[in-house]
Amino acid sequence: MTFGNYIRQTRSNLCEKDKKYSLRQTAQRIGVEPAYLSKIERDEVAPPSEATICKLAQDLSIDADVLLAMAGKVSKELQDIIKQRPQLFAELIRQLKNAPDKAVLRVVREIRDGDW
Amino acid sequence: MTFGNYIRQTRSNLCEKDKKYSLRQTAQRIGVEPAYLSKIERDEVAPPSEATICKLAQDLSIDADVLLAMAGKVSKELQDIIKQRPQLFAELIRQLKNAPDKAVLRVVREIRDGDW
DNA sequence: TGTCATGTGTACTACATAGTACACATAATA
DNA sequence: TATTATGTGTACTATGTAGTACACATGACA
Repeated sequence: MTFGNYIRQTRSNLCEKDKKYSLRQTAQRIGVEPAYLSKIERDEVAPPSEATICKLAQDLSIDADVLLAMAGKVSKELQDIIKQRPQLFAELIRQLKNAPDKAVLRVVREIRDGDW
Repeated sequence: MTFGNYIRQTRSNLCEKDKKYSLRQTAQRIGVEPAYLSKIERDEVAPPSEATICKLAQDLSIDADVLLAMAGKVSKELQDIIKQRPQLFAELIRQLKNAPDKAVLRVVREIRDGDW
């Protein structure tokens, strides 16, 4: 599933229940030209900027991290956290590269619930 | 310490022992014009591309992740790993944002040594 | 003392990013 | 049926990125 396809599908599903999710009205809310959103949804152009993706995610109730990933991006926010301690996070992420989801999830929980 | 300052300092230290670390020769090895490297070292321009930073890191024996961080970047490689599982990694990184180094290190070791 | 290497100033450039502006055909609706 | 809203085609643009090309002054050194 491409970025554009996913947006179009999500938006037009919402549009069936509520006309405010028409392409034009959605474009207006997120602050871009309708023609541009149209091109985005048909993958005629590359995905938009991080800021625009986040507005889109919020408007369509999509997880911003996931939508950014579909666009081939990682949020500046996460990048900033990594840059604070590049060696540590780089090693951690590489270690977890091939770990199963279960393992990563276990680490997340440990940290959340643990006595750090 | 800025990116440029750090490069200049590292390079000129090396240059004292070995003239092959002159600005011109270094520039040639990493594949850029001397004038450009000069501007980089004096922070007259923004840090170069990821590819050029990595060549610099290798040539000057600097940790690439650290050098990239000084340039305000996170490697595409790490970003790609995150994009594979955006929700999981986003949560993990945010959880660890305010954790002390010791805690992150403990997690790294646990994963490295553990039975994942 | 002539040559060679060094670092730097100035001017220019190719390509990518992230869009806008406007016209147009079609579909819905009052 | 006149109006309004909708999605899209075409053309254009501003800004940023990542450099190159060449000339020039200075210092080393053989």
